[in-house]
Amino acid sequence: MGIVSIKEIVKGTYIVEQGKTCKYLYFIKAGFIRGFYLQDGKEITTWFASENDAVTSMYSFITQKPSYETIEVLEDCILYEINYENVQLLLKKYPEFNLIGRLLTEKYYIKLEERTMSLQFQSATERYLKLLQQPQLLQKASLGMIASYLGISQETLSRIRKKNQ
Amino acid sequence: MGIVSIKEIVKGTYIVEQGKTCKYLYFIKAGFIRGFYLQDGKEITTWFASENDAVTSMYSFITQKPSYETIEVLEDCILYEINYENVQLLLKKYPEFNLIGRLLTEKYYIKLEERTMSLQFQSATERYLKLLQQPQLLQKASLGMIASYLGISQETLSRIRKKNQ
DNA sequence: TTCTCTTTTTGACTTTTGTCAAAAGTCTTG
DNA sequence: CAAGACTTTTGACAAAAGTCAAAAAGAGAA
Repeated sequence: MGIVSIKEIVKGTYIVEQGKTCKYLYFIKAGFIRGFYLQDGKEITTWFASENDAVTSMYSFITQKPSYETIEVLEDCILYEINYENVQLLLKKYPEFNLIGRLLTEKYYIKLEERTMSLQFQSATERYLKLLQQPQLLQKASLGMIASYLGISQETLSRIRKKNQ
Repeated sequence: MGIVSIKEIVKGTYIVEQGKTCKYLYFIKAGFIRGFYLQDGKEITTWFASENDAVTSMYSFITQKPSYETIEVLEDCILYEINYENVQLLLKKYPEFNLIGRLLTEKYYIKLEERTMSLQFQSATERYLKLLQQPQLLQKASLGMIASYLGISQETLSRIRKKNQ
């Protein structure tokens, strides 16, 4: 049927671009994705996502205004895709769907809150050590991406990494 | 009727306490409130809220697990209060209520995202200058609260403030 | 393998922010 | 008004992280 479509997306593709409005909500069946912003010409990664995660530019999708983040496929993906209009139709026709929307947003919120606290409370080293618990991320993302995700420079991350073996 | 009640709460009251499960969702009719965590014995403020804001310990209210934040009334408040069970009843009986839940969570999310980006991208000075755009906050919260909200020490904030008049 | 091109590491130095302790300023209340 | 309790500011120094530039290491392509 026509509401959800399946897409295979190759590494390097931007599925959402800064300045354009994000029209889709995705679910990752397989692959690896990141979101980033441009700040003074530098890419600042703000999240990573993999199998079974829902992905969109939350702000842009919710408000249907231009996105300030870009979403890039870092590893070939199989994605389920549903567009904004269809989501709205579903929500209108079946109000219970708001439950899913709410739970999804709540999940996103809690994930973001964790990261915010980590940025506010912890030193770069502490943030790095915490990240070590997700080794697949360390393999799939470059040092520069991880450094910006942690809110530090690449050089600092390199030094922290050396210090901790 | 019994679902929403109105409460007057005096300055200094904790309406949610760390370690206890948050049973209520509030709407601020008047007053000023903050949320904070304890980190190594220090209070780290993570948000402020005022008139027309919805307030709860998102994580604790959503999951009905113990809160890791405390919510303190900083200025006498008039609050609308609704408890968790009634929210759930409403959601069950009227699925459209999930819409409100979803919109509320989305609003919370976007607010948090703004703050997270600010912590990740900007220097302490930039964060302070941005905060100047909310002068009522500067009057109602102490320097220590604001400093922890910005993710810097009180001394650093004092020095930044001096530099910028 | 060898030659690029990109990513990561290292060095030297600077800037930002933190920490601790003391001084100065404010506010409240007897 | 004065005493005490906070809050804010200041000084001196330390630690954390950034910047710039160059070297080293790794990854692909011919």
